[in-house]
This record gives sequence, C-alpha cells and structure tokens, in this order.
Amino acid sequence: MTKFLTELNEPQRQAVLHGEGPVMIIAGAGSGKTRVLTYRIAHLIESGVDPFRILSLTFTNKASAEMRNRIEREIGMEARNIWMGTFHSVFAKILRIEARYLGYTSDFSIYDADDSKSLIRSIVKELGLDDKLYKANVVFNRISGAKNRLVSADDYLNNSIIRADDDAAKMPEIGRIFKTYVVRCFQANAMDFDDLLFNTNILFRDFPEVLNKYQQKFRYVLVDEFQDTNVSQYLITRKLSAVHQNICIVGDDAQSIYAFRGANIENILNFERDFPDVTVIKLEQNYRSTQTIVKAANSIIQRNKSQLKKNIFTENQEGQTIDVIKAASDNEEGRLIASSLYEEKVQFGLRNEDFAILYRTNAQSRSFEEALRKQGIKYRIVGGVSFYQRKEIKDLLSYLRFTVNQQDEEAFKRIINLPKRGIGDTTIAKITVTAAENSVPVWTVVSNIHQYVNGRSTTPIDQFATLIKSYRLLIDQGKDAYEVASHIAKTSGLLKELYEDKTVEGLSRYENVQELLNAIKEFVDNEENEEKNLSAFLQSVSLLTNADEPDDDGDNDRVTLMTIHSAKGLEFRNVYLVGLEEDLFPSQMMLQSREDLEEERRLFYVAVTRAETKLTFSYAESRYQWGRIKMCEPSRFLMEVDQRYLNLTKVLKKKAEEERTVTPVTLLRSQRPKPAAAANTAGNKSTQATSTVHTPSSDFVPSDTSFLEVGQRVEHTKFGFGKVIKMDINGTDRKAVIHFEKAGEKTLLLSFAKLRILDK
DNA sequence: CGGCATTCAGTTTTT
DNA sequence: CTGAATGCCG
Repeated sequence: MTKFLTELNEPQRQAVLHGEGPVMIIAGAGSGKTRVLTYRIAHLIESGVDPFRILSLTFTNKASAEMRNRIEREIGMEARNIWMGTFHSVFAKILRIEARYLGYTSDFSIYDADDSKSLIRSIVKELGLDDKLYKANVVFNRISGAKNRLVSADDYLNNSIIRADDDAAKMPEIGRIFKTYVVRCFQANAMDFDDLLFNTNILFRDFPEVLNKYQQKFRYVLVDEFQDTNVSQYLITRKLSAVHQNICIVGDDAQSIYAFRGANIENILNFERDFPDVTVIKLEQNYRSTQTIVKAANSIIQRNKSQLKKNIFTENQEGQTIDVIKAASDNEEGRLIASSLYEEKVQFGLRNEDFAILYRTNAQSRSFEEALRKQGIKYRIVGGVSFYQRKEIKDLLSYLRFTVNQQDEEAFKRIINLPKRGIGDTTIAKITVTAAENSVPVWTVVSNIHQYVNGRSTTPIDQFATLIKSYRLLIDQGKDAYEVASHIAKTSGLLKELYEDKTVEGLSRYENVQELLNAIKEFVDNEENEEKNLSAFLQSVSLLTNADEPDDDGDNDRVTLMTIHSAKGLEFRNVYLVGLEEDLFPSQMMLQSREDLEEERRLFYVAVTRAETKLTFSYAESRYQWGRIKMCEPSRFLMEVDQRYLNLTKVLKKKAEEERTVTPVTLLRSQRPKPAAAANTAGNKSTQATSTVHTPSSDFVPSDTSFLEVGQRVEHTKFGFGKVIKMDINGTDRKAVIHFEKAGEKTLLLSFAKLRILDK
C-alpha cells in the first residue's frame, strides 16, 4: 500500500488518502488523474471498505473498464465487485431492478437516438404537423435538452418562457409532441438515453424508500469527468451521497466539451454550494507533455473568460516546437501526414501505437485512411458508424428486442415487414395509430388483429404474431440468449435474405450478422455474466458505443484515428491535430455565441494536451465535400496559439514545391470583399484587382462558404478572371482546369489559395 | 402493396 | 456524393 505513495506528489497523495467527507479534485490535463482515482479506490478497499459499497461513475465504458483493470492489478479480484460504469449503464441497471415502481417491467427496451427520432417522425405525422418545420433532429434535441434539465413534458407545456421560445422559433407544438412522445415511450415499455437519468431522478424523488436503500448501500461515490455531467446526473449523485457525504468528484473545467449534451460547468460551482465543507485539491503538475506543449496549451486556454484559476506547469523537458503543415487539399493533407508519420517512426524507432491522428468530425478520416493504407501503415479507427448502428444488426436486434419486449413499437416497425410479408406502410400506420388511440401496446393490436381491423388480409399479421409467440416460448422455456437469437436469425428469414445477396455489401452484411451471433455466444460463454438470457444480453448491448468495439484482431500496434471527443482521457507520444480550418474547427455550427466558441477552444485544448512529446498541426486549403471543392482558411486557433511555439518550416517547404499559387506563410487572414462588392466585380476587368488585405484574425468576418464548381467564375490574384472548365474530382487529388482570360490559356490549378470565387 | 424513379437534405461532437 | 424519403405505376 505505502509502496505507491512514494510515487505521488503532495496533492496527489492528499487526494488518495482523503478520508470521509466531500472532496473535489481539480485535475489538469496529464496530472495523473486516473492514477489518483485508481489508488484512491484501492486504498479504500485495503482499509476495509466493502467493494460493493463503492460506486464509481465514468463517462465511457472504456474508461471504466480501464480503471477496473488497473484497480484489479493493485488489489486483485475484489475489484470485480465495485459498482463501476457509465452513468447510463449503472442507472439502467438500477432501473431494471426497480422498474415496477415506475410502471415499467424489467424487460424495458432502450431506444437509441434513431429509435427516438423515428418515433418523433411518426408523432409529427400523426398530429398532422409539417415535418419540414418539425424536423426530428430539432425536436429531439429540444426534448433531450428539457429532460437533461429535469423538465418533464408537463413542466414544458406549463412553462411560459419555453413556450415563448418555441413560438419564436415557429414551433409552438413541440410541447405536444414531447407529451405524446413520453406517453408512447411508456406504452412501448421503452426508455431513451435521457430517460435513464430522468427516470432515476423520478424514482429517487417519488420513492424515498428506494432512494434510502441506495443511499445506505453506496458509502462512497466517485465521479470522474465531473465537468461533463448535466444537471440530471449531478442531482442523482448528490442525492445518493446525501447520507454518507462521501462524494469525490474529479474534473477539469478546461476540458468540459459536452455542453451541447447538457453538461454544465456550473455543476462545479453548485458542488461547492451544496457541500460547503468540501475539500478542494488541485492537481496542477503535468507529467505527460513537454514544456512547449503545456505552454502552448496554456496560451490557448487562457483566452477563455470562464475558467477556474489554476496554474498548470510541468518539469518535463522543453521539447520540440509544434510543426505546422499546410496542404493544398484534404487528400494532400492525408499524404503529408502519412509520410511525416512514417519519417518520424523510422527516425525515432517508434511504433504505430505511439501515434494518433485527431480530427473534429468523423467524416475527415477518409483521406488519412487512404494515405496510411498506401504507406502500408496499420491504423484503427475509433468511432464512425458503429457496428450496432448498421441496418442488418439493428434489424436482428429489433427481432430480439420485440421478442423480449412486445410493447416495443420501434422494434415492431422495423421487423413487421422484414422480410417482406405483404404488410405495407398503410397497415403499419393503422396498427400503431390504433394502438395509440386505444392506449394499448402494439402487441395487443397485432395479436388480436381481428378485433381491431375488420376484413381484408389479416393473415400475414396473424402469421407474424404466431412467429413471435413461438420465439417468446423459447425465452419462457429458459433458453439462453444464443439459442434464442440463432434460432430467430435462421427462422425469421433475415439470414436467408442476406445469404442470397451475393453482392460485396450483401456478403459483408451476412458476416456482420454472424459476428453479432458470435458476440452473443461469447456473452453466454462468459463466466462473469450471471444472467445468460436474451434480456440480459440486450441490456448489455444497448449502451455500448462505437468507442467500445473490440479490436478486430490481436494486432494492437496501430495508429489511432479518432475525433477529439473520443480522445479525451487518452495520451499519445505523437499527436497530429488535423483539419485546422475555420468553420470546420471551430465548427461553423458552434459559432453562435461566446460560450460556444469557448467550448470549441476547450476542445482544441483537449486535443493539444493529448500529446506527450511531439505535436503537429495541419490544415488544407481546399476540401472535398458533397462532390464539390470547398475553399478553406486556416483556423483562428492556429493564430491564437502563442506563435513562439509554432514551427512553420513545413509550411515553407511546401511553398517551394507549390510554385505559383502560394499564400504568404504568415498566419494572417485575408479579408474577403463583401458579397455585394464581389457581384460588381464579376466579369468587369476594369474593376481593381483583388485586394488581399491582411488583417489579424480578430478582425475576421466569417464569410459565406464558398464552393468551386464547373462554370464558376473566379478571380486569381495572378492570372486574373477565369472560368472553371473542368474538375477532376475522382482522381487521387482534386484538380481544376480553369480558363483565365488574362493569361489567355488553360491553367491547371492545384492550389486555390489565391483564388476568389465570384458570384454567378 | 412493392418496385422503381426522382427529389431532397445532410455532416459536429456522444451516452 | 450518398442515403432517406416521396411519388408514381403496375
């Protein structure tokens, strides 16, 4: 026990050894937070606390698995018994146990975002509202936001401020949709992600005996990544620790990047108010990164107005400056990064797993995949389209879900006519509407179809009902998840349909379904799982996320490609932070307010602080999007970093290769002429040439997104006016052939930095 | 009802 | 460009 205490610095030791009472640990990036949490839990258990009475909440399954492993290494198998997991998984578990209090059964389904949106779409249609106006995405976000603030549908309808807001957005009926949505979820015996937290709050609010049970049970509550909790989550933890007062929260306000999901930095402030005798410990020494990286990171984050005061420092070496790579296109960016990575690997004898490529959006992975594959560098993508989101997987899972929970309307809608059995949209709508009108689950209508729909061809529906009943029987006979699932896959016709599809995609879909069946087999064979039934499997699977997928083979020496969001909590020797272009990062959609910009800046901070030894930035001047080329400007964040820590040599080197169409290297932004002025210039040679006024970034006025396409009139600072006559967008790189009037000849342009797009 | 053609919107990040 | 949603016809 004492052995690891010597490895710790003073505040770390204090955090580990802190006994009873609330404690808040403000842990800067790279300050050994996970180690402190691990040791703290190990210490608690070694000093006699029953692992069953420790609740440890994290944000990702990965983080919790990681911590469990590390604790196991310290104290052995007892670690298994700690209540440890994500908020969603832990409270889903509790809700299963206590489901009857809320009128649910323990077999309730969990709706993912797709299910929720699909339900919202049906409701909008049923209420006769305009689906152009009430977009599923928007409505879903409103509802989700409300639930995360613990605003129920009734509260929503009664709140004049919210209603005024909706009226202003010309969507006065959102409250009604919300209300209907809640009723329908309940009838379907289903909860969405937000309900898992919302309903836990309801459970603890309305049933004090249940709350008391868990308050007594959990003597110690620990919350990691506290800066990312929303109100709903905070209230749960506050209630749970109200008796013992042993709550330990760990977080870093500078790394709060989930405000879009309802995370609330104010929770940290609320915490000090709600637990006045809290001990605050700050971990400020960074053990991860070089001086340069830490200082660069500080220079970024200090621009944010809202932040807790702390001083992150390191005693590590100074290290290299941050390379900046400029590429003409997203494909070139891929190639430059791949070759830089290769050089670095050879020069320093590194392994693939020492590298990470981080980007803002999942869609950016493509060019890096291509380039790495060409270089023969193995990589792994975290995120993207999740295995469990694939159509064929969701289809089989829907069969399983519906067999377990026959009230599950969304699962029903997926499978009722799959494979085709002659039941069309009209019939399906009739069934769901009838169910809603009579306030009964869909299954009641389906299994008694003659009572509800008279006349024609109800036979396919009867057959479907019989089929499901036969599946249900297997569960009631006590068959395990694998037995039931493989029987369903074989007899439902799903597998057969895929098997007969001999296209490449069809083959891979077939394999995917087999893979799911394998996963179920593994689940059943796993000794650690007490329950082997289908319900237990579905429960475990519904909260998995794309970051939790197993590595496909044993080869872990791979470069990691992922979004910055998924990189939180991780560290790599070398980090490439790519796609540093205005509107992409910071995201255009984020630039509504100062708070939004600050969140993007924290995201940038998170990315930078993932790097241990070497950091490289890159950006592209043009990007392929929706079959067109989009011009890009360097991100304002590149200019916000203290320039002393940047190394622009790579940019300069590129300049030599790139010949005639090169932008100045200085990280200044060229101001775009106002659209009105641009219209006048079009086709008028006598107008003065493009004035590229260089101004500091703070003066930057966001321009309209500009696109290049065939027929587009353009102006180049050197070649004058021109017109795009051909675009090669299928090759490895995008090229545009442009006819310039002044030059009198066709010119192949690879770089578009000095090209101005004129209005049509 | 099912199949085919056409239109249209969409890419922020994740539990 | 792609995938989803809509519309039309047999």
